[in-house]
Amino acid sequence: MFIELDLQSEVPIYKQLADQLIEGIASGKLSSGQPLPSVRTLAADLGINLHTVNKAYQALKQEGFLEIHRKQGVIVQPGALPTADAAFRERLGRDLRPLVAEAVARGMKENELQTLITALYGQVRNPSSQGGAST
Amino acid sequence: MFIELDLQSEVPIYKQLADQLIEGIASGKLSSGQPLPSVRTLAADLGINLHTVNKAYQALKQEGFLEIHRKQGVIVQPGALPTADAAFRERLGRDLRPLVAEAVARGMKENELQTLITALYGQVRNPSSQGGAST
DNA sequence: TATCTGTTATACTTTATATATAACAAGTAG
DNA sequence: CTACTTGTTATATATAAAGTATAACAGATA
Repeated sequence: MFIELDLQSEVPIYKQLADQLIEGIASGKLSSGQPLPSVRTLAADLGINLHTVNKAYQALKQEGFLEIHRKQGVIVQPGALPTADAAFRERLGRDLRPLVAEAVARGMKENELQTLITALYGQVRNPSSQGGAST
Repeated sequence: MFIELDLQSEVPIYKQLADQLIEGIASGKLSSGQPLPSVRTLAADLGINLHTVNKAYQALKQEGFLEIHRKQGVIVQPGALPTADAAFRERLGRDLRPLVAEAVARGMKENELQTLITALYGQVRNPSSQGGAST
């Protein structure tokens, strides 16, 4: 897998994992219906506990990004992905707010923020344009 | 004060407090050099422990948003506020990334995100335009 | 000399995070 | 049917973060 964990980070492991899986879906590296490693396999692969993997899987299942079946294991949502509904936008706003506030307090202009968002949006959609040419 | 805490929130109290103080600075509700309540006063006011208030104050002092003197207590940075330097932008990018990623995964268009950022930017700078007319 | 300030120290509780084992139930492949 | 792998559940433990409760200290001030 393409997962890279920083065990020294203040960000919980299960959240790092969930974040990178979502980013995989956003970028297309993980396609609809694609099977993911079993909790035991991925745990061994990453050198962490299977419960930590399971916690990330469960969170993404709860959000609708994953489906979990008995023997087939875990697969990326084969149907319609979760949408940016009102509930999500509310949560997104709550999460973004303190970040925007500090940026404002530090004198960042609105267009600087927009530029950063644009850059991140691009990085997430096309991870290949990370350090190489934009081919 | 204008602080409102949600004790049931999953967001730590000290972070809610720090966030709202920063937002106060960003909006101008807290002006340069303005004194803040003592840790004991604010703690009693909010119904929380003085150490929780102190933790928020210390974090903002560490960032450069507050100055703390012996008897005068805590005041909003009277000199130059912290800037949006490289270190901050790096941290901001790291914090924004998973939020942008999920928005992308949920099919949000880039301009929808930009619109949300614009709205938050406005709310933070002018909290009065919250539920009333844009006068 | 009191009083108020931030600060430090100690102790305790609760919750979140992460790991370690073990076992169970449901599919699937032999 | 048997064996294996799957997610799932349960129990236990360890560590850290968050929050509270008290107490005491040192500096500045009225």
